[in-house]
Amino acid sequence: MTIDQVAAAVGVNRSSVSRAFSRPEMLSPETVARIREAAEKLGYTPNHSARALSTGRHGNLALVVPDVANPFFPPMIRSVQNEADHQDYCVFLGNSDEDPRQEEKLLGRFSGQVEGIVLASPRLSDERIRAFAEVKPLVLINRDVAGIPRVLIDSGSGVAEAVAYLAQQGHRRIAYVSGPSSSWSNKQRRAAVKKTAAELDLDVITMAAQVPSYEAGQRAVSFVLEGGATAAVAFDDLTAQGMLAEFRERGVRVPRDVAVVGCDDVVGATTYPALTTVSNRAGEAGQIATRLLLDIMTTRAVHDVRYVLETHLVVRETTAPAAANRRQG
Amino acid sequence: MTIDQVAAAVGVNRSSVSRAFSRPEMLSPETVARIREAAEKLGYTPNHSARALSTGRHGNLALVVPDVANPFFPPMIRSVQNEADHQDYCVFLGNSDEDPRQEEKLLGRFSGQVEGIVLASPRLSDERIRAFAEVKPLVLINRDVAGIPRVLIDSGSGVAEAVAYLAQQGHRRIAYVSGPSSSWSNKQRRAAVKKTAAELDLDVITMAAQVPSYEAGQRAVSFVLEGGATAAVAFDDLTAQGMLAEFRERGVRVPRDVAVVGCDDVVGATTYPALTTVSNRAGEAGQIATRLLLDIMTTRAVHDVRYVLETHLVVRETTAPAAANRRQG
DNA sequence: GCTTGACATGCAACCGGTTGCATGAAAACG
DNA sequence: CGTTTTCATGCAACCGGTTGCATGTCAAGC
Repeated sequence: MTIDQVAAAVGVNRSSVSRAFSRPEMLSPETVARIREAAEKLGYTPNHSARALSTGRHGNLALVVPDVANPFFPPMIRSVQNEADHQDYCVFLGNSDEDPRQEEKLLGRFSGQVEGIVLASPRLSDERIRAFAEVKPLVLINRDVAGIPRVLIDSGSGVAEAVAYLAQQGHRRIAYVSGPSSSWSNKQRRAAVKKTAAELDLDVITMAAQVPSYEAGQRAVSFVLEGGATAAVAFDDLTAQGMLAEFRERGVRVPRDVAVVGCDDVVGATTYPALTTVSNRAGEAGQIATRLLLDIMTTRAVHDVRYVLETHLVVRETTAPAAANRRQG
Repeated sequence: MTIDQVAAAVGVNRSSVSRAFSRPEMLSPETVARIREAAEKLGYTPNHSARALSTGRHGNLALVVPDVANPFFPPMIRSVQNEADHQDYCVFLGNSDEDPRQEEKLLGRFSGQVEGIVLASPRLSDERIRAFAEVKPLVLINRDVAGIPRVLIDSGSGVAEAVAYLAQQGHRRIAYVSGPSSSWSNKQRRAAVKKTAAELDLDVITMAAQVPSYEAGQRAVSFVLEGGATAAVAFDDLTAQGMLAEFRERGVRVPRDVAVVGCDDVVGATTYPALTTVSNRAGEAGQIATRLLLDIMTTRAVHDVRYVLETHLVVRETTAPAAANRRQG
């Protein structure tokens, strides 16, 4: 069902049918009604490709993430979708599998049929990112490239709060259980732990970098106990969850014997005890990035935005005063 | 950079440039090389819309799910993407928010620019689904509509195993905490509970349908306790997790006082106590559905496929013999 | 040596919309 | 009542590819 068939049915020119949908104010209300009615009856839908071809507008966005299945991203995906939906945009989702080449491939495939791109935690080099940003409006999440609009989640601020909170509760020696050494977030978090601890005159022991997982958390427990720490800050919630399980396994009570803090707040209050952690704000980041993108797309003006989302400590039940520990000794 | 500019640069007709990419065997190898070289140098990329307009092929698929953030779906999304990627397709992702109208809207938006659709756990009516399936190749996941290719995760088999296991452990009265009434999975699970219970001569109480969530699980606890059930089967893991928390809150011990079984195995062994649940196979379902779709798209033949993936009970620590309950009475 | 065929390339229509400009009729103006 | 303005609609070019058919060339076949 094409525009010409509708035009023929109504007895008007194709341009009138086109305008009945895209510029109804140009036509008499009566004609608009007649055309729309006929279109409705005939089941006419404007052809997306034809429209995109002549207008250059596709009505699509692309979102590329390293790993859909990582619980950090789904809330972000959701809010990007939601925001795009409000403006009638469709969203392509790409999963780069943490691989820069796959990321490049996806961006190439998408760029021909989208107005803008949200690129989350990219693995690509700065140069390549810049190259894509020159061709299409592009907003970064969790990557700091000067000149390209970016939304950064500063987990350091929340981790610093966590350390300060632990200090205030009387903990003098805390452990940081690292994530992957190549991770920007890990660097950020570890630095925040060390800096805050130094300021507050606390001892810090740091466990070697590892791929974050439930099992990694379990393995970290020995390190914490043997290191004599009374509190542990884990790279992420999954690691913290593994630690919780292993502490329980060994009869070490949390938070009475040892305090545990996670990071990213992806498990909510669903652990037992409910995990004290650092908020993630991934959903907000997605929302802000998308709004930024839509704004750039409409105004065509690229401002050098660097939007930083601070994170905060979310106190639940895996932290308690260190004083309690002394009872056991 | 258009095809004409490349043609002019090389001194050939636009059709030769077109063929250099889509039908190189029609041209002399030398011409193909010359054209490709020039195109490369000029940075020419075929215009996606123009190609789609004249060929009717977009190279896109759509995947619509009720809730991206529901941990059941990310593995499925991931495998659909992966499978699509192998055949150079881009994937639109839609989030229906469990709302049939939103689902309809998304399908309408997508259908103009995709070759096929994977529709997971749709909330739409059979008629609407059929209507869309008539227009575009469409494969369903977790919805059983005759005549439309579908991949079904038979959680019924696993749930039946669960009920049999509970019966074997001495439970005589069990509760089923429902999911959304429009959900095919919910119907299936509830039916499996009722059927197996009837066969084994158990009592069943069923809690009214609801949107599955942690909070819904918390609210379900009163129903279970007041209903006098000694075991509960929840619609999904998230609901079960909420129940676990609320039971703990009320001083009801799991599994000693009451047994809890989840469904979908999305939280693994990370709850406390580790949740007994039913395996999900969502990733496999996504992969199979996408292969089926791609197959239909290429062969243009719609076979009435009904692919069933059986599930199984995964016993962990939230189930125990009912005999333990008597001690408290 | 002339015909036939194979093969490489060009021509032009087509996909289905959008849009600047032209046209014609009715309304407003003097 | 004639002229100008306004407004609704039509015309035709254009977006950038694809593709059936026509054309021209050169080699093989008789």
